[in-house]
Amino acid sequence: MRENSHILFHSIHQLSRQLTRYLNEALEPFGLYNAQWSVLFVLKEKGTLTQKELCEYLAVEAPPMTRTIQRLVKQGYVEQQAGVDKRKKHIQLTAKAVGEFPAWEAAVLEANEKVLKLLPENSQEALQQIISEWTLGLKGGAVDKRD
Amino acid sequence: MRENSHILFHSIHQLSRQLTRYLNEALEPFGLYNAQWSVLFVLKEKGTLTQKELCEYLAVEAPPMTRTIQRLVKQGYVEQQAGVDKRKKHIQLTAKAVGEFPAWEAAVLEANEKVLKLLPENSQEALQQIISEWTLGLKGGAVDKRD
DNA sequence: CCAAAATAATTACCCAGGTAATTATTATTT
DNA sequence: AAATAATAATTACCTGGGTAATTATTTTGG
Repeated sequence: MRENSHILFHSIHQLSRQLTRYLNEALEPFGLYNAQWSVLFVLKEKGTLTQKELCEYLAVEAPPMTRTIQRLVKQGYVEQQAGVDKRKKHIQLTAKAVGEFPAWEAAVLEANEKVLKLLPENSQEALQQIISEWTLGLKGGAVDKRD
Repeated sequence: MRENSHILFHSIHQLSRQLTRYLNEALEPFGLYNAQWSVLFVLKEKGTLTQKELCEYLAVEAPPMTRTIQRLVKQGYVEQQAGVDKRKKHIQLTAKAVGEFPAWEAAVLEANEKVLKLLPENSQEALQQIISEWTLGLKGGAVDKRD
């Protein structure tokens, strides 16, 4: 009965791709990408985190996180320190990254503003709320895979 | 002033990934993937299309579309016919694909239903409308890259 | 009519995310 | 204490999307 679900899901997918594109454009001058920015942003807020914690926070699997972190290490924006538990690697921003962070953030916020201008403020709030609730339900495992 | 834009955009990205994962799960028994399904679905509705038209309809660049179509050809679900204009390739479903389509669609709809259950009906409509308007604005090129 | 511009599709090469299998280390169990 | 199980991260390999450059064909302009 709900054939329009195709359309809704496809719309969400396209919107997500388009937003990613804008973000990458904004980050391009700094040699950064979408996935790297999300890690830098979390580290700025949370301080030191293990890779596992980063994965959980960003809801990304371990392998792509390893790759993203390795790129950030190569660029000198992130440091890895072995913990007492030698399996864990603690990740934190370098001084260089802390120094450049404000410029990155300004560029990202400016790009976000431009895109958000096309969306009335009350729509933004509604959208955020609907998506948060939905994602919460999905994460909570309310979708039964059997049956 | 809108620091929460980070959160909104990230939420959309995660939601999109999660929905893609559910769709891929539903298609897995048929050896199909997300991107393939979107092409099959459009072809079922529209009949024969050129690759260019498929790209425009799905808002995907040409190279990934080439790849997706080549996989569908290999699986015997799609045929390519050179047109009068030899640059263009006309794509259509094979009889095999038409035959199996109902099973695919049933599986996808069932999966969609499960996910949509977590979202009240009025939220679905609101979501669809907000996203459609927004995407339209983005596509319309209202985002100025200069300045 | 022929050279130049435009177009459709492809190739090559990026980034991003996923699963399965592997490795090194730590925790548990017996 | 030694064997087994669990955990964090990595490696290998897949799909999916993007840009830049290339190829083949068709249109356009001089």
